[in-house]
Amino acid sequence: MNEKEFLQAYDITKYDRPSVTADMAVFSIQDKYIDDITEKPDIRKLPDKKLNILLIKRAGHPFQGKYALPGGFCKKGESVYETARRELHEETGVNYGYLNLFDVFSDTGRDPRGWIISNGFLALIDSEKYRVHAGSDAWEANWFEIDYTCKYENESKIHEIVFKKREQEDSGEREQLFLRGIEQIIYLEQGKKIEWKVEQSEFAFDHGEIILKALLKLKERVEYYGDLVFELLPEYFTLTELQKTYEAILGRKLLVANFRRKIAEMVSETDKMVEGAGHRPAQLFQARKQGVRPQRSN
Amino acid sequence: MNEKEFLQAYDITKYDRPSVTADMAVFSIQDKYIDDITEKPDIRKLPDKKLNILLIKRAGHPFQGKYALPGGFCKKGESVYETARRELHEETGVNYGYLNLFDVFSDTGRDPRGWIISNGFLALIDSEKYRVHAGSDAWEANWFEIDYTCKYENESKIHEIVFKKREQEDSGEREQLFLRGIEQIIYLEQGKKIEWKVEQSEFAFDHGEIILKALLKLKERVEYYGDLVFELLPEYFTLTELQKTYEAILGRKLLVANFRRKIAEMVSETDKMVEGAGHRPAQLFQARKQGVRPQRSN
DNA sequence: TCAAAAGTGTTAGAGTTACACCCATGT
DNA sequence: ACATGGGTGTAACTCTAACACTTTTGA
Repeated sequence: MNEKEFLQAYDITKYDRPSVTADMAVFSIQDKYIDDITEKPDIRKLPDKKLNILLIKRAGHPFQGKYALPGGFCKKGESVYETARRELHEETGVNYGYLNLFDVFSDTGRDPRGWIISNGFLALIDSEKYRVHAGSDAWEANWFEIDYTCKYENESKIHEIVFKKREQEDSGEREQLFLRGIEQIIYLEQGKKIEWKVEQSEFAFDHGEIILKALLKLKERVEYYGDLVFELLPEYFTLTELQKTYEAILGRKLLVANFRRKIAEMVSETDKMVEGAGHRPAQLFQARKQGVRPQRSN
Repeated sequence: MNEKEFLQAYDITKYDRPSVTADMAVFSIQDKYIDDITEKPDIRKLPDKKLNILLIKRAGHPFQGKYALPGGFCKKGESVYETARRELHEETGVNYGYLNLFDVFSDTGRDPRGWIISNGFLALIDSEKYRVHAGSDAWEANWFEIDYTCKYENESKIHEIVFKKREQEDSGEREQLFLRGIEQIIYLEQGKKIEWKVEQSEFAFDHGEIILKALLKLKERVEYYGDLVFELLPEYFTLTELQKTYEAILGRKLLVANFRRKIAEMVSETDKMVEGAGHRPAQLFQARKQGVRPQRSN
């Protein structure tokens, strides 16, 4: 039997196969939402920035009414990356920008419909380019502002996230979701492993876990690839906007002088200026295009 | 229709589904193989270490006789991680140690048998624990010594790997495989993307590409998580062995004094010593067990 | 005796952190 | 005038690369 005959006789449908999806954690940076109406809107102060994630409220079964990540099933003839790109375009109107796999979720029982493996993607978009999904009424998409904290308790790491919905229609309380993850290193007889427990009752499927892993991966990648944040900003930006974007993701304040020295070689100045702010106008910058660089030697 | 009724009516088999595999890049560290028989084996000199990868020669179709990564199909009722763990055990006899997903390969046409998605895993084992697979005659497993080089040519990064087979039975030439990958950043109208071209005629499927990505991921992770190399070493090791392991992966020499200061807090000394070497005996160390640590603050 | 590995100390320079300071603009 | 962001200089401190040097063992 030669290879051609083998392939003709090969029947892939004889074996059990899973369904495969691409689910996307779509992040954007937006000005901090002002809760307190009584707060005076100081024209001089620049707003801080906040990390946001796009979540959909499920209209159909299963997990009707629960929040989930946008995503969908892989079709024959496309790679999982192409599935993610297609779904991102369908659901946000954006068909470019950073989109990258970060993990695969395949625990048995993670989807009540059956054997379904989810490919988790990290997507970064400039929120100004985002177009609200208009077509299907299968679901409703919303941006949620992220507050992330992390603390250490006897050898464990506890991650907590509060999601606050933006653009509340009625003037009532803002809708909020909570998520908590506990990370622990377990030493086995041979080697070690990291154990996760995620409390995520307000999310569909295991999407709470996927969201937490996505957020941690985002932080890790931003620290490693400094130029990733440009994907969250428009083409032209001020250095302060860039800094506030970093601060929103890393969760801590940075010193202006040091920050500027550090990112100096990653941006190029333009002759454009911001006008009409209540203070000295800032110069606009662009991400600097550069080729593949040698690895930092240590 | 409630959720229960929905799930009862739901027929997952109505949709096209792919087959899913877990393929593993199994790395180990071994003493450098001595090609030249005439070379005098200096009892006093410690051998350098080399990174090795486990490859199998395919006995059946498709790609009969070509080299491939060990791996297999996911079965219903197991996660892709469990598949990888099971396959690793079946093919190496090792059922612990570092095993982690690094990427997913799903390009259309990557497998002539049909729609097959491969989950690429990185596995690190102590080669002394490795047991040659005895059972099935479906394939033949071999360690290949890795020589990796990387150069820059007009805005592209060119990766080249030579694989040299260990334990050649006859006394002829050592069997060798070659692999070359070209990485380039393409600037699109909106954003940018990284383009890969991989020349890998000697490997089955797209396994050449998977091997290259695995090797680069290994280097990245070793630089990021300094304690990963312990997975490649036995429980007790000398600091020189540890250093030579780093050097084999990073591809450059390190200075002894600086290296020891750097890794000092990651190891704990034991009262064991190495005996019988042709020089001053070295103290044996262990990986230090420690909890989840705070992120380095910058 | 001596080659080779084991192991430690010291110095110069690079990089980082923190803070002080001046500039430009709109209210 | 002054609050606010824009923007720069510099000292103190930490980290790292490089090299010199001593110690210990087996051949």
